[in-house]
Amino acid sequence: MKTRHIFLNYYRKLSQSRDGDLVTLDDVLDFIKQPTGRLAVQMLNKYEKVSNIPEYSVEGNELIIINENNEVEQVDTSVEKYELQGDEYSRRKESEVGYTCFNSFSRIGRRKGDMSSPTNFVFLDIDGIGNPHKASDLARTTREVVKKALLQKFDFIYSIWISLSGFGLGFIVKCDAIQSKRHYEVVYDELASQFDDFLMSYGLNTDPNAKGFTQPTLLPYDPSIIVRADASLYPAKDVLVNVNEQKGKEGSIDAGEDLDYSMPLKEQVSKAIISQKVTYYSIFRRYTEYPNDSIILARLIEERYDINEIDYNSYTILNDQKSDVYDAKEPLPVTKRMYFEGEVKEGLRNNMIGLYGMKLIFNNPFRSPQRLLDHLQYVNANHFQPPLSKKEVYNSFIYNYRNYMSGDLDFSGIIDKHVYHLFPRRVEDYGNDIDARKAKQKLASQVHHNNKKREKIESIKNAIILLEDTGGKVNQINLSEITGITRKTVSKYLKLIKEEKE
DNA sequence: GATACTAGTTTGGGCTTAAT
DNA sequence: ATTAAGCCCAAACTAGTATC
Repeated sequence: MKTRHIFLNYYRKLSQSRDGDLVTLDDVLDFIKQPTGRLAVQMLNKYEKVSNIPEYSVEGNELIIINENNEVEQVDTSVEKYELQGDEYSRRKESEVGYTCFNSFSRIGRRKGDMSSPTNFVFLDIDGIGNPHKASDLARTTREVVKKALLQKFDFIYSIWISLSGFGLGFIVKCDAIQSKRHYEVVYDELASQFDDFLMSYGLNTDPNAKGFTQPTLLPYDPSIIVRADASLYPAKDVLVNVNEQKGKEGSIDAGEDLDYSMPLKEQVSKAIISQKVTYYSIFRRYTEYPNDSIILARLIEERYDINEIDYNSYTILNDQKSDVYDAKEPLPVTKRMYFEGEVKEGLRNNMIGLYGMKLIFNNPFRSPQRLLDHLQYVNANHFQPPLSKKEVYNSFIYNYRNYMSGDLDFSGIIDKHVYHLFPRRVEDYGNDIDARKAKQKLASQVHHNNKKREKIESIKNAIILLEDTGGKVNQINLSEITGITRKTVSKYLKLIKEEKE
């Protein structure tokens, strides 16, 4: 599993696991001890790494670079037109957090609107430049220089930002005519070779791993992101002349059709920011003494922790694990899938305790390790016949926990994921019973929408608290604006919330 | 001015098959 | 093995109007 995938998973967990004792401020801060958290902190400028920096000097607006052939190159860096533009930028700036990019990766199945958005842009990535903000002046200047040089040379670059890894630049090329994955890949190759030729003089190159159409799942926080609303279109049509395309797909975009490149991106970004703000707010409003207004997770972590100080191997669990007497504690409210029934007999106990521990760790990143261990001990004491010693359970758990937190052990691939099937999956299991299939879809739809409903009610409740705390007026309009939910829906749920209170 | 109601339209998740 | 496209549904949305 790639780091960005883990990030997404954790990120979701953060917003999901907000019940009961799950998330405290300390838990959130513990978050950054984990690989995911380190990634987040990288986004917050806590890392330093410098590599592949060519020799260069700056004189006024002139940049002088000595490339690998020892040739001297001059670049004019006085480019006013790279100034930030547009309301999209201001929205991003306001958000102060990274946000997820709409994209098929984190989703299952088709989503209306997916088709037009990602295929209009090609996402590329340059790696190995150095630390985004806090690096040496050399790395920082080099990054800025590369950024400007790229913008100057390629007017079809739509946006540039500091990449997710933190050591490079990510950027978007605005294209025409791309209408399929195949198209995307062909255009990507062509663009990558152009960029690579250009980047060679800096000792840099594009990251071939970014070719996957599903890669740009996260756009990291970057206060200096550049969005060029007036970027030109890359004439992908020319590259695609001889590409055979799959035929007969209804709904695909005709090559050459005039597309609105800006709206889907803008709308999605705007939505994501709103929901994230509410989520972050509710976490801190509920679980910390931190006051109202928009406290940003990133900021808080930055203030409270220095990532470089953490020794991953010293992570200890303090409770006494030596006694074999189990002091009864409430088990965690685990999901059905994690719920333990029956007995585990000798021969399977050790495997089971290891696997179950891994699942616990993986699925509960925001619970304290102590709490997870308690639960594991509970399962051992109640379902293992005969129970393993507490010490054994502890050893197994702490080994996995430490190694996972330090990033040395990635067991995400071997544990099973949460996949629920409400009904038989295969269509032949239904035979000709169309009604049964319809019933299945109906129920799936209901389940889904009930979940959405819960989310929305939750977000309205949080918005109410926010308004109360900030002295704003609690009415449907304000609630609608904060949550991004329409007034109509706010109205509907407000009723339910009031009834619930009575 | 804020809220509620109505009817028609759009959206998005879960599931499938098709394509590569 | 992975991902796009197609279909189902109920919920969410839009816009217009009525009522408190």
